Amino acid sequence: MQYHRQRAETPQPSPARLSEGPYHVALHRRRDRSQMAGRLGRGRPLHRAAQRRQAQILRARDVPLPLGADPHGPRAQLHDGRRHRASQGGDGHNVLHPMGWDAFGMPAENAAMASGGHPKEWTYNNIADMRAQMKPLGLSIDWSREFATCDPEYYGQQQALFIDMLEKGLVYRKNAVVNWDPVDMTVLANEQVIDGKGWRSGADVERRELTQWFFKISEYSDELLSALDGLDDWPAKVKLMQANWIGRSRGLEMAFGLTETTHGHDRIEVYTTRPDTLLGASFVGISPDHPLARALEAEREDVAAFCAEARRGGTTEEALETGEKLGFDTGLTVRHPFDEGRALPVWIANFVLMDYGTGAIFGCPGHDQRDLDFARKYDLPVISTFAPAKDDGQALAEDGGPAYVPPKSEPVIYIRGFAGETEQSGETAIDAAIAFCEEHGVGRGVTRFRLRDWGLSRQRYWGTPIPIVHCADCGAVPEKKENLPVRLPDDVSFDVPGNPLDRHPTWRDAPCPRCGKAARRETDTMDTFVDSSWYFARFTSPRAETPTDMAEAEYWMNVDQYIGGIEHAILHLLYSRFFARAMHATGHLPEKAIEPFNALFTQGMVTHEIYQTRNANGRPVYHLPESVENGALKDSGEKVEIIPSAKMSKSKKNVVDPDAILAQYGADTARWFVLSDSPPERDVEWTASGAEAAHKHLARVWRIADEVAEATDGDTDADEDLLRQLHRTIRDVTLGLESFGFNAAIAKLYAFTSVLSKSSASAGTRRVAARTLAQLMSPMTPHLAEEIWTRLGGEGFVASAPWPVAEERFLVEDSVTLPIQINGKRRSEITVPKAMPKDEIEALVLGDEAVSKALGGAPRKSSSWCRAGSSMWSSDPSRRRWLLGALALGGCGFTPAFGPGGDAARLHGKVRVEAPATFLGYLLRARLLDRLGPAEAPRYVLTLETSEEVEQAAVSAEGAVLRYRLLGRAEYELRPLDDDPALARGTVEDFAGYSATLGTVASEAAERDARERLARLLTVQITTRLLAVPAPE
RNA sequence: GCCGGUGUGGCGGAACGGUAGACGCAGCGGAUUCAAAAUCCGCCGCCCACAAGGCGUGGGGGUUCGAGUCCCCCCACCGGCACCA
Repeated sequence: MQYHRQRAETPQPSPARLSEGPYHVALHRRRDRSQMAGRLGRGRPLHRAAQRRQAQILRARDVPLPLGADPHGPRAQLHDGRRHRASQGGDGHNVLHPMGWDAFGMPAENAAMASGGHPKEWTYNNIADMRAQMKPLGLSIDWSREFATCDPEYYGQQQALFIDMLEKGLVYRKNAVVNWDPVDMTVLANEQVIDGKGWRSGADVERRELTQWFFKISEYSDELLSALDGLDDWPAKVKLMQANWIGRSRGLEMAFGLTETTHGHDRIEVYTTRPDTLLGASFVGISPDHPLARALEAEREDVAAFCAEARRGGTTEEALETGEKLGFDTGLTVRHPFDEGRALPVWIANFVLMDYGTGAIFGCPGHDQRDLDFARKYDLPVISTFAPAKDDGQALAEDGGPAYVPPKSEPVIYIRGFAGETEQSGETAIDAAIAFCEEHGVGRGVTRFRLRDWGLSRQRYWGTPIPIVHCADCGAVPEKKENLPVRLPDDVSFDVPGNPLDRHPTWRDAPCPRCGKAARRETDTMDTFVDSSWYFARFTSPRAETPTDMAEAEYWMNVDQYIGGIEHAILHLLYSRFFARAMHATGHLPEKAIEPFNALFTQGMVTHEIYQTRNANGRPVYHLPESVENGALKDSGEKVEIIPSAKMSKSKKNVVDPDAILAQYGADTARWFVLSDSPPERDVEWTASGAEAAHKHLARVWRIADEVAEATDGDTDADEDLLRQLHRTIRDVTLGLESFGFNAAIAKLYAFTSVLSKSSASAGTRRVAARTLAQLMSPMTPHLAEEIWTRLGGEGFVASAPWPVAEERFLVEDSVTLPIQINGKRRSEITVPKAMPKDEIEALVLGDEAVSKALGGAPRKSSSWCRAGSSMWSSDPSRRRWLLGALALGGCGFTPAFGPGGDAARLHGKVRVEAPATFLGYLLRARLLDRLGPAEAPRYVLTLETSEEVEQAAVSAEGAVLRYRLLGRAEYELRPLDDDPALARGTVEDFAGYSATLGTVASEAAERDARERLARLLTVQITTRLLAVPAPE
């Protein structure tokens, strides 16, 4: 190891200690954000403050899959340790840092199918490997709580949970569609469907219905949505994604009556979020799995043929949205509720899914692009119900244009409205339409959620068996708890497709738990998301005989800091939030834990560039990084193609092997590099040169520390300077670590290392500095920090020493550097004593050569300068301050006409503004008041009249982007309050441009933006003119 | 297609709305060395260069005294889209 060679030059502790280290700390400390400020501000150590023993679990998600199955594992490890220490560092708290393995799932089955082994063996082998790789990383994990989700002790408790949830009514059965491979006769996961075909058989995948188990997560839709508000330490983007996913909407539930009763159906139920477009309905679409379609299918061959065709393809939303839209006219018709004469055809459509809503929709081609495409394809009528409030020259859908889908807040003109005003926004129209429909007995307004219930059944072996026995007499009966766990049989094979549990000779046989008669076990297993939805709770009492021990859960929950990839933003995190609530409802978690994760951080991944060659058939062959050198294969010398890094995957051989990293560089270097190179929420590209640089730097730090340890003299005059830099570094690094800004914090450490190496300060001061440096590095490089700490006489472990505190007296500056900006560009800078009066500074600035050059002899307006000065000088003295040159230039910049001391001070605060109640009028008034100040004692009144129009200015070459011009005009009149003759009156005009794309909905916002700009332009004109008015007195 | 995000030198990336490119890598120059490794010092956005200057944060517009940062439109890429986890 290179580490050894370099360090051998000076007497040092043994290399083994450096890489493995005695470092393990069970008791972590914590400081919280609120105390940060106090510590920095008053130089008071905060550790005393945290006396209360506070329970917390760190390290939660990314119970990594066995290595090879989940490429995120290594990164998660490298990250977590440092992160926890980084966010702790304080003192006095118990920290639980457990480790577990999310071990069920398809990768194990796939490996078994590929290699003929058994998933269990494969999984436990990988766990052993990964554990071995992880232990040297210095992560201070509590291994006594380790478990894998495929341990019967774990999944047995999960089965108990399932039974409790069933009894609480949170589990039920219903039909749902799955991807069906008709050749392999097996259910496929979405990822096994490639371009609509099965991954093994290549056969066209079909959608097929099966009876499956569901968790009633939708019962918590409202709760899961509204509780997002309380998650202050979650990223806003994750909360937004969850909110959109839950998707609360208000709409109308109604039925179209069939003109003739068919197969017992006299109506078709639909739900719509746009009941205001009801008169634009031109057809009714039902799912191929709709009961009516099913009934028709049974007796009509043409229907059956179409339904078979329509069921082709995957079940994902993406496949449905982007796939070809197919329809079949059943010949049936329904009556329009508000137009008895009109009969709408009933079509079976492949994009209507039975799982969503009622499995039926009404099509409104005028205002939905998908419906429009469908209508044009099958020559169905297109009826528009509303048109833009302002004619933009764009044809309506019924005249051959695109579907018109404005934002719901935009006012439009209803040409086929039936409730509310002619001109109104979609929002108000929807409310009016719902009210109207309810009044006339057509349906009712309901609030719905997009969130669907969670189908947990999987027709696979390697998962938690669903603890249900199907009895001919008693139906589906939960297994008795004393019979748990329902164990997976070991004697299974994967040589044929399908679920091994299904074809196991004896496993299915079980007595009915209720009546004792011979019955059959459920052969579906649980979604592995179930496993990962409650393991954090299990960590609080991993060996308990019940899912959790309430006292332990009460003690440890909640998870303070949860770390996971952004790819878990919706499903995993939402399911966990649901499970926490379900576990509370079933008595397995305290109420405080229904939001289990107090703070969430989304991290990136470690990536590596991919090395690829091509074989004789031109198919890519991938190579491991260690077999490549200088852009060519080490053994054959063949050139490799380098593909920029992508998500690590075993198949592309760009996986970074933690073993290799550790062997070559050691844990400290690996962690230092991963943290220093990019912000933690982003992916890290693993590069050998980057790791090398990290390694060199750590060696340098050691060298410096060693020199410092030996040093006996130095210049005490330089102490002050070094201490300044040190305390500045303490402040910056501490703040950086607090806010997950690791890479920036590490940059500061680099800088300080350089300062220290050049410092001529006294030996004692340098020792303190080096020791503190080590301490600041300790979250990233625990081993090295511990070595240096000990060598430089630190007491105990660096990990248990109080975190350093930046002392205010070393942070204050005597002088300050002021960049000088003229017209927004930096032209020069001066450094002045902090206490220098502004007049002197001004003189200095004006005397500056670069400044006078930039000013080019332009006359300076003293009033402007004054304003600039006063506004700047009142700001926080410790902050960098600016001289604003722009205001000083005659002819450019703006004149602060109505500011205090300005020419028009006579009007300031004395003008009442009266504007019409138009949007533009409102904006103008607000702008004018901004400039004139609120009229506390009005002496004048400014009356405005406004008008505006939109003009189409240009069309882009492709005709896709339209450019508009918003023309505005304002008439103003200023008169004294008690006097008739006007002091000033006139008209100002201007315009503001904006562009919008055809068929998109963004035009409203663009126009609003333009109107604001217009108001500003008009305001400037008006104020300029008012300025010219001679003083009335 | 829908939802969310990202876009800054050759590269990874810094920048409370205030000196764009901190820090690192690569590159270039120098010191040390018989030489090399290691180490140390310096330079390092682009254009024009003697300098002065000009241009620059995916593209187009806007707000602002001042925009990488805020607003609008567009483009590209990444994540998610309910059976990968």
